Amino acid sequence: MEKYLSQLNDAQLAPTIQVDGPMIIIAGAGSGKTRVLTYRIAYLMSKGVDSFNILALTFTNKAAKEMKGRIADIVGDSEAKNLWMGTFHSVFAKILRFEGHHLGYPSNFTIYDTQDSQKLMGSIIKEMGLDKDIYKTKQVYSRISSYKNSLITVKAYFKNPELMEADAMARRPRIGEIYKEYVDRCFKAGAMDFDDLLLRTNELLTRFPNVLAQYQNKFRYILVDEYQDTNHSQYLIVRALADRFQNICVVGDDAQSIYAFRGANINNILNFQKDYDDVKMYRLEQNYRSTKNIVGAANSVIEHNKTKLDKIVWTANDIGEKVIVHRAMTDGDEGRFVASTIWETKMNHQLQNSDFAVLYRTNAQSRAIEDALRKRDIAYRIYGGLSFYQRKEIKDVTAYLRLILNQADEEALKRVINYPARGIGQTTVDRLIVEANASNKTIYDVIKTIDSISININNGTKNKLRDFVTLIESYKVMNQTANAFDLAEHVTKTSGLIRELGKDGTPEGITKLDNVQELLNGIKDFVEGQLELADAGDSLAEFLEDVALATDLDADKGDPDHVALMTIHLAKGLEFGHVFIVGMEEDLFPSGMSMNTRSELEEERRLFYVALTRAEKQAYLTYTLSRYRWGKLIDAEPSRFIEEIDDEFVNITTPLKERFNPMLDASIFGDIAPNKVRFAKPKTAKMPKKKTKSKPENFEISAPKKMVPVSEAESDSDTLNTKLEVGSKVNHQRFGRGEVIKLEGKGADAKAEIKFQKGDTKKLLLRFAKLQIMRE
DNA sequence: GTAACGTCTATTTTT
DNA sequence: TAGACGTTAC
Repeated sequence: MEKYLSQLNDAQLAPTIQVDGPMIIIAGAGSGKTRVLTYRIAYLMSKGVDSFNILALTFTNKAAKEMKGRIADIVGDSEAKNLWMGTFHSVFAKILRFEGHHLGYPSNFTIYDTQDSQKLMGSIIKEMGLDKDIYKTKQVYSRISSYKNSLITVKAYFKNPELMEADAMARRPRIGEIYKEYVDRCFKAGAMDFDDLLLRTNELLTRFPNVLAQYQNKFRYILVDEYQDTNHSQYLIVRALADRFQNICVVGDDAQSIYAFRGANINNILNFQKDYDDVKMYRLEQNYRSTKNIVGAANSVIEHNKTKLDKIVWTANDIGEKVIVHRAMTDGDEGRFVASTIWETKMNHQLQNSDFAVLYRTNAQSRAIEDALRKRDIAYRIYGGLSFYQRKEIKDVTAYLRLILNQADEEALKRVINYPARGIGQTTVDRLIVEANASNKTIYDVIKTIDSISININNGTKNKLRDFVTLIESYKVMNQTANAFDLAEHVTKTSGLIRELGKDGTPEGITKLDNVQELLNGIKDFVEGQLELADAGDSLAEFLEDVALATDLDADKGDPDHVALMTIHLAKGLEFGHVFIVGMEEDLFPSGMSMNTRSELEEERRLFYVALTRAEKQAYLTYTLSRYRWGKLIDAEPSRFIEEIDDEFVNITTPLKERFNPMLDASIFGDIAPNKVRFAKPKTAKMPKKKTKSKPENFEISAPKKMVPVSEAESDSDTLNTKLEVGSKVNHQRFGRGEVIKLEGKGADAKAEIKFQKGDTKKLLLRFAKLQIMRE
């Protein structure tokens, strides 16, 4: 242990070796908090604390896994295994499996993911005959989710006139009824959604003091990572559990609180000292990750926030390169800049793809980056987005498995009852639901007893329903003896699912088939992994729980040497040598939906802070003058956040003249010179002139001139000084070859209607369309 | 009941 | 632009 403690600086050592009492560690970005947390847990154990008595809560599965691995390296595998370490959701799901019966839940309850929850809400809204344009599923979902995270139950809701009034004012007076029906239906389905895992835990600990006492006694030492991102529900759970021994250690950074939209309450960390007596506060302020320039830039940004704890992050690292700000014409250009810069930097400095990351505000931005990287043959991987387990074909398989374990699972049943098609249509399902609601039975039970009730379903369909039940029952029998892998394989084959996917010969169809195979492999791995565990329980149930709470971040497969593409949210906690933050534009970052209030804007700013502090050596900020959004090209202006960085830390480069691809000559633009057209629109953010001259000798990486993407440089020569007229044959980057059939507009508004060989005719704004004129 | 087609609309972040 | 959803024809 001494060996490990000697690796810590004084600030890190103090919290590591404080064994008892409440404590808060404010950990700046890159200050080694994971090390403190892992060493502290190891230290506790070395001081005689039983590993069974330690609970460590993290924000992601990945963080938990990593931490557990690092602790295992110190104290050994067998001891580390006894630790309770995981996300709030996974830890309390586990506890609810044991204790849920107090609340009337079966131990095999299903976990509804967001998709399931929203589908159920959608059908409730429909069943109630409400206008789906007023009661938008997503909005209703987030409203109800936020109630749950604030511990406002259905009962509490109806006791609170203010809430009801607020919903009525928002033209949605019946939210309460939807809420009630949704909760009832989940309960009847033996299902908990994500929020229930926390809400029901709270209910359990409040209503059953002996259960609370039992877990208080068990978890004598509690550690919470990323405390700034806990919501009210999580806060109460932690408080309840820590109440008896008060050995609670929370770690976080208020400057990195970026989940308020999901109910995270930054006050949890700001007010921690008021919650317990004698709180010891520690600060980790030395950054080991980034250069002075990056730390300085990040600090100067976060200075603009009013709500924050005092903290001075500093670093002893090299000064490094300044943050480079690059302007691109369009999102396509932006992508090419990223790709060519990665390519050149790799060459010049012998780096790997994995030294680079591209971070963006919204998932939709990944496409342009992907295209550019693909053109340059740079391996990349997209993190997040639609996770593997949320894909349709995967959810279809897991829905069968869920139904085998829990026939009450309404969403699983609705998913598979007619997939693959077996002649049980929507009308029949609707009638079954009506009957189920009326007789307070599950849909599955209604089908099972279809002969003994009067229901408007014809005999042919009744037979099909009987067959379906027989199928599921046969799977249930198999599940009693077979392992999860054999069962899953059997299900995919005999349900017709594989056959259905096989029919489709398209590349997408083949991918789907591959995905199902990958899922089966995953189950196999899981089952084999479990065989090694002495106390392995029901492998199918445990696999499904993993799946329900899994994210793509967890499995890192494929070629490890890839450029990482992800949202900034996902990047929290990660680090990369060179980081591109793209789409630094008003309305995009900060998001147009999050700049109405100070607190929203401050959260966006913290998000930018998180993004910047991911970089170790070099950060690039890019913005465009126009970008495709909603399928349209729209004007953009630089993000205010760029200006907020102190001048001394940034280098604002302006793209070289050649990059502006004049495309077409003055005849199209009227008498305005092409370059002027580009700059015609005044930009509100003023970029100090002095910074525009770049200082090549200061660049470790290549000067901008070298960054002109090859493809563009080539196309320029073809398009320069060429007149475009009706009948001209042109080539468009994305649409391919075509012929101009009409010209209209002048100057910046000049448009051309082009009939493309692929068949469609499009009207393009010449200012932006990258047209190449073909010489006959 | 099914499948193909057409229309509409949303794009903020996710355990 | 693309996915979700509804409508229409079989």
